[in-house]
Amino acid sequence: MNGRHSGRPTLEEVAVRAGVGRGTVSRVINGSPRVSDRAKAAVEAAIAELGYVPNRAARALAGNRTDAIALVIPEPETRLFAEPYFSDIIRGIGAELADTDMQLLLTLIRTPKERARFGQYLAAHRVDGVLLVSVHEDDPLPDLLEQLEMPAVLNGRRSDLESVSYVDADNVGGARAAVAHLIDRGRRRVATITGPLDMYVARARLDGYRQAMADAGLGGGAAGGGATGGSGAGEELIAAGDFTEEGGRRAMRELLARRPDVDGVFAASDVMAAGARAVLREEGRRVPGDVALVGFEDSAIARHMDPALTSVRQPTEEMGRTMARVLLEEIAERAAVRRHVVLATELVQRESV
Amino acid sequence: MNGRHSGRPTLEEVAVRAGVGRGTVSRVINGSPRVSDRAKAAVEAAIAELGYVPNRAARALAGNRTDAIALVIPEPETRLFAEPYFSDIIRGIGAELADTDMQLLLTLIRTPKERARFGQYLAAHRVDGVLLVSVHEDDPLPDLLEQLEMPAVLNGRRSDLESVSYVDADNVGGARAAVAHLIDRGRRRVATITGPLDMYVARARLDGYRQAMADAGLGGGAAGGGATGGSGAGEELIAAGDFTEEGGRRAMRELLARRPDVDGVFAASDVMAAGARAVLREEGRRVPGDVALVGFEDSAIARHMDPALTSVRQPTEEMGRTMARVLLEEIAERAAVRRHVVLATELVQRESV
DNA sequence: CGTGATTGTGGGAGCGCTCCCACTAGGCTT
DNA sequence: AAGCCTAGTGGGAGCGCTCCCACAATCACG
Repeated sequence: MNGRHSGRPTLEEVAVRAGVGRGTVSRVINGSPRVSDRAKAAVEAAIAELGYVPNRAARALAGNRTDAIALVIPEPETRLFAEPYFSDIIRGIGAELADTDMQLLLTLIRTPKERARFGQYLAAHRVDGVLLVSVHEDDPLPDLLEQLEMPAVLNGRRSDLESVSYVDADNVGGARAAVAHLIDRGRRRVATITGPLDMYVARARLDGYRQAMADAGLGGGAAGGGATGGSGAGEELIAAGDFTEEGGRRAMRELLARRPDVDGVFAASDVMAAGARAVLREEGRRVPGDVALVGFEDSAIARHMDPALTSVRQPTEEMGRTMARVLLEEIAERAAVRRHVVLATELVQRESV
Repeated sequence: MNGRHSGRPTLEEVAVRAGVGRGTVSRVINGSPRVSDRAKAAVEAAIAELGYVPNRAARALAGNRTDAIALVIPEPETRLFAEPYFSDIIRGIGAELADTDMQLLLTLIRTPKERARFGQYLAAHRVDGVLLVSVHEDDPLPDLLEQLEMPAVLNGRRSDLESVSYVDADNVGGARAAVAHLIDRGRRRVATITGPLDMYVARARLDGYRQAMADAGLGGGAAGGGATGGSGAGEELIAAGDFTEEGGRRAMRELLARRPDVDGVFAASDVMAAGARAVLREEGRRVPGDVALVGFEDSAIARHMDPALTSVRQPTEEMGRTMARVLLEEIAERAAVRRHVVLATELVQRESV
C-alpha cells in the first residue's frame, strides 16, 4: 500500500484493464468520436467494473479549466433573498446543471476585501464562468468580468445599455399589467411607490406604471420605453420608496398627504406594499374598498397579507434555469457572444384589488 | 506565447524571483515554521510583485485534498428554505469560511439518481467535508458519510441518538418557553399543532410543550426528556400538522372541534400558525382575545401576520457559523471526534399572545 | 500498384503543486 | 576536537489527467 494512494482507480488502471492506451480511455470519457466501437465498449466495461470516477483536480490541472461556475451574491442583498426568489433561482440553476458535471460554487461578497479576493479568484481562472445576482448600477464586477473575458450572466441588468449577458424579468410589462388591472377595476387616481431609482429594476417598474397610465389617458406619465424623464402632471402620484417596509410606509403617508383621494396603489415590491397596507390601516382606509393595492414579486408576504395581495409574479425558477443555460452556452463556444433574455411576468390576482 | 500557458505566475517563477528553491516558497505559502525570516520576506515580496495566486487544481492534485466543502440540500426541502432560515444559515457559513480559502459547493439533491451521483462524488473524495441541511429520520446520507469517514456536520439531527456531528437549536427549550409564556398570560387550555412526528424536530417541540404543561400542572403531558410516549389526558389538545399552511388549517379545525374552549395554541412552525390563524378568523375567534397564538421560527410571515405573531427565534446565522466551524475542526484533526452542539432559542414577543 | 488521405491508436510531455529525501551550516554537547 | 543534533534549504519524484505527435492500418483514387 502506497499510503498516499487513495485507492481510487485511475485512468491508467482503466486503460490496462480495457487493454487499450491512456489516450483511448481519455477519448471515451470525453466523448470523442474518434474511437472504434470495440475500444469504446471495452473501456466502458472497465470503467463500470472498476467504478472509475475521473479525478477532477487532475482534469482541471491538465485541461486548464475547472468545471465549476460561481454564483456570486453581494452580501447586502442577501436579506432580499430570504424570499422564495432566491431559492427559486437556485433551484432553477441546480436543475439546469444537474445533467452537467459542473459544480456550483457559492460566493458571498460582504466586504471590499472579499471583493478584491474574488477579483484574484477570477484572475486566477478558478471558475469557468460566473452567475451574478442582484447587480447594482455602479457595480464594477460585471466590467471586471468582461475585461477578463470571463463568461458571465447577470440576473437583471444595470441599465438598458447592459453589455454583459443577462436574464431579466419583464419588469416594464409586469408593472404595466398591474396598473392596467387597477384601472380596469375602475380606479382612477392610481399612485405608485417606486423602488430606489438608482436601480434599473425600479426605473423599469416605474416606466411600466407610466405607460399604463398614459395608455388609459390618466396622469401625465410619459409613455414609451425611454428613460425616466417625464415630469408632467401626475408626478404627485409617484412616491419614492426603497424596497423596504419602512420605505413603503413613508411613501404611503406622503401619497396620502398629497392626494387624499388616491384610490389605487401599485407598489414596486411586496414588502413596500406591506408597509403601505399598514399605513392605510392606521388611517382607516379599507383595502381594497377604499384603496386597491398591487405589489410586485409574488412573495410569501403577498399570500399572507390581509387581504391577500395581488402581485406580479416573475418566472423565478425559469430565470435560474435560463441563466445557467446561457452561461453554459457561453462557456462552450469560446467566442464572446452576449445574450440578453427577458422573460414574461404574470399578474397573480388575489383580494387586494 | 505558449498558448496554453495562462500567463499566471507559478510557484516556480516566484522561487526564481525570490532567489530560493520551490520547496521554500511552498513552505512559506503553507505557513511552515521551518523557514528563515530572510527567506520568508524574500518570498513574500516576490509573491506581491508577481501577484502570485496558487493554482488550486495543482494543489488539490498534489496534496490529495480539495479545499472545498459541500453544502447539501435535499430538494424537497428547498421550499422551506425560502424563509430567512436558509439565507441566514448560508450567511453564517459564508462568514465562517471567509477567512479560510475553503470553497463552498452547493449541491441540490432532487432525485435518487442525483443522490447516487453524490455518493460517487463523496467516494471520489472530491470535497473535504459535508454540511447537511434538513436531514430526515430515514436519511441514509449521514450513515454513508460516516462509513466513508468523511467529515460531516448536520443541521439538526435525526434522533436523540444521532452519532454524526450536528448543530441544532434548542427545540425543546424553545417550545417549553413558548408554552410557558402562554400559561403565564393566563391561558389554561393550551393546545399544540405539531409537525410531522417522524421528524425529530417536531417531536422535540412537542416534548417542550408537554414539559411546560406538566410544569404548570396542566394537561397530561409527560415531562422529562424521553421520547414521545405519554398518552394521558390532554392528548386531545395535541393535533398533528405537517409544517404546511394547509396542515395548520386542518389541525386547527380539529382542535376547535375537540375542544371548543381552547384559549391558547402553540404551533410548531409559523407557517402552520398562519394556517391556524386563518381558521380562527373564519370561526370568528379573535387573536389574541379569544385564542392566543405562538409560532416557531420567527420567519417573515410572523412579522407580517395580523396580529404580528409571537414566535420562537432560532439563532440561525450562528448555527451556520457553528456548523462551518465544527466542520473545519473535524477536517483539521483527522481523528473522528463527533461534536454535538445545541444552541439556545429565544421567544420573540409580538401581539398574538 | 503506388500515392495520399483518413481513421484509430499508444504514449511522451507536460499542467503546478506537495512531499520528502538529501544535504549544508551552525550550535551544542562531552 | 570530534561527534551529533537541529534549523534551513534545494530539488527530484510524483499526483492523474489532457494534449498532441507519431505511427499503423485501412481506404480511395488515378
